[in-house]
Amino acid sequence: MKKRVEPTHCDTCGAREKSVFCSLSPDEISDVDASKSCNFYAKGQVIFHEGNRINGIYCVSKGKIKLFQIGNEGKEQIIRFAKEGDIIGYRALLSEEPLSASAATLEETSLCFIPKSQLLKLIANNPNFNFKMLKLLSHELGEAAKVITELAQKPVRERLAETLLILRQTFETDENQVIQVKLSREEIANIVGTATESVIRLLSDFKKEKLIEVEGRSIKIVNIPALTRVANIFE
Amino acid sequence: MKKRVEPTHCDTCGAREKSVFCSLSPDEISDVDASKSCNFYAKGQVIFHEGNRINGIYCVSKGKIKLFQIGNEGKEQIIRFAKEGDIIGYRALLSEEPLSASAATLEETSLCFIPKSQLLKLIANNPNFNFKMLKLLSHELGEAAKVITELAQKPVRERLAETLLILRQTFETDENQVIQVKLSREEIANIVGTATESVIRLLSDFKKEKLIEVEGRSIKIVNIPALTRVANIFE
DNA sequence: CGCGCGATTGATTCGGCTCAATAACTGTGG
DNA sequence: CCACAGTTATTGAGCCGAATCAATCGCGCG
Repeated sequence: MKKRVEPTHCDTCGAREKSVFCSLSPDEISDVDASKSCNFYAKGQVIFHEGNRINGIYCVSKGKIKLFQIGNEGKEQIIRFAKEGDIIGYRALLSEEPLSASAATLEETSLCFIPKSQLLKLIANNPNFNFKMLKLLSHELGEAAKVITELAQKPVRERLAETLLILRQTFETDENQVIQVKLSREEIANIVGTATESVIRLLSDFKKEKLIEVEGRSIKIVNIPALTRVANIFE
Repeated sequence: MKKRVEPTHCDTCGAREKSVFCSLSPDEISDVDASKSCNFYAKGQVIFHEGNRINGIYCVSKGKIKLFQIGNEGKEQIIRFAKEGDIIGYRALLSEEPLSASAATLEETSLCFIPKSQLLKLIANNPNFNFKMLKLLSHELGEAAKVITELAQKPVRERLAETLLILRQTFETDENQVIQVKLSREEIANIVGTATESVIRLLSDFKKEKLIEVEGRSIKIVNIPALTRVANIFE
């Protein structure tokens, strides 16, 4: 399933410009290049498991990933997504704690593994990169706080509406306005924090209300302002 | 209400050894000392407001603080607490975003304000301090993820039980095992993400079940293992 | 062509919220 | 030091959002 591939070179990697690595010097780039290893993952493969230790980070060169925790009834909670240019595993690495979440691919994905020593070297020697990491972490922390408040206070209907808008923003749309990620109803439920059936019913409501169009796992938002109103977003 | 006080010197501040500043050099300490300003806050005062910009961080030299967001029905959601030795405001500062939460004192509190320039200097010049910040942020991020999963999946009874255990761990107990923080029923509800009445009913249940003892705002956990079981915690 | 998983729909249940009324408590000023 | 006003806590009743349970459907694939 997982197989080593011809390593994509960072300097030709289309994902780099969007990543925390965008401002590395040529020397640093080739240093990273030399230390990393790249692998291909099929759809649905687990990259790492919650609770384990990790000794580096993964950079997504192509593909999409979900990060999730398993609650004690065995139910999955999706915490965040990663796509081209994003890194995963840095939280556990930097906190020196076990992984707080598992990661699995949502489609065919290419990942580069960058060892801890390499990351620490960049942090220590490149203030700009270091600051990018601080910024990334603190941004994520702010996002997490927002999610906490919404989970605690908003009804499912509003949360689902917002989730759709966030998915659209995160993964963008193709020429037909279809959100570029394919999730099962259950996975959507596991983002929103609700039951699969509730997602199904509400999606069908949104459809009736002409807010979205759905075809299998393809979702298109046809009335963004109205859906935003349903989501009850002000900020 | 807020009045400038004789600045506590960092090198005699009892809170320092527990803080991210614990390993600064004497020179760095006196540098921080020179740049900071200290203030006293009465109980219930707001330190900063969600949405504003901040130009430094606050270090708690004495007292207790709640950080919270206001949801769009005007309901408060408590995101975290800060006590002696903790810093607040660093998330917004480092992400260069507006404050994601407001902060208010839970009791009489002394705070030192450390300007942004000073913090950035420490980050740039003291790798050890820098690493402490990275570690702090990534630890917080892990905690936030845990909260998300629990909010999404656990019933109120379990969340309240866990909240009590966390409060005990965070604020410790006095010689009578009473948790050292005084919160209103409403504030507890705003941590758990539930209605005030639900907290009242469940606290009274826990009392009947001999898990806790309650007297006004004083809470004592009398059976930690049993309450832990109620909280349904495994990890 | 049938198996099996994911999606859908309906019926029912229930946790937890809201609303309302009362009680206890806190601080304040006379 | 007490009475009053304004919170905060408590308790009860009723309702509703959303979960669960059950059955069926649809399809992708071997």
